[in-house]
Amino acid sequence: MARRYWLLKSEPTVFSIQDLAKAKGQTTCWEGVRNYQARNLLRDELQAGDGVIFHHSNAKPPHIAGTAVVARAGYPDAYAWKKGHKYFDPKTDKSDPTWFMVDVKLERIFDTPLSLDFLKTVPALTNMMLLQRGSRLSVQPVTPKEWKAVLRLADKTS
DNA sequence: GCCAACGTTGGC
DNA sequence: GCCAACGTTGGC
Repeated sequence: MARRYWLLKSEPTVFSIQDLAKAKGQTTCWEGVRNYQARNLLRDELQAGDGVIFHHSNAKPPHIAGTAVVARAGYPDAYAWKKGHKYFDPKTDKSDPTWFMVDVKLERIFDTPLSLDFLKTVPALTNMMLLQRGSRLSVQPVTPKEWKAVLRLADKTS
């Protein structure tokens, strides 16, 4: 299957792309997704080798910070069973996991982050899910066209 | 800090 | 199964 592309959101105060750069093997598990739509993508769609756009949400300004690659496809999010943990979910059983995560590996930190305001001015990205009003999904599909456009912008502005 | 959007919960 | 209340996300 052709390589696919995704966008993952993270609040930089919680986990930033710089944190990813410092992580062991520049790889981390993407735990804590507790939304069914996003879960479905993590569980069923993201494959090792897929491209990831790393978005910093709740930043000033919010921006795309760089890219990563899916290092491991969906597997159960063990934090759901850690009692007292922020991501603990009493309703899910180990025999039938509700929540999934993937591993991502750093690919590139953009020299110049691409702010949302800037991205909104780019014609090729008009339909990008990230830029739609009320788009809260924390795991989003990205088209090859959008992926190329984002990389082109990153090269142009650096 | 505000609040629109939207997901989840729970009473009925 | 409806829907009001409530909680969360995340841009502004």
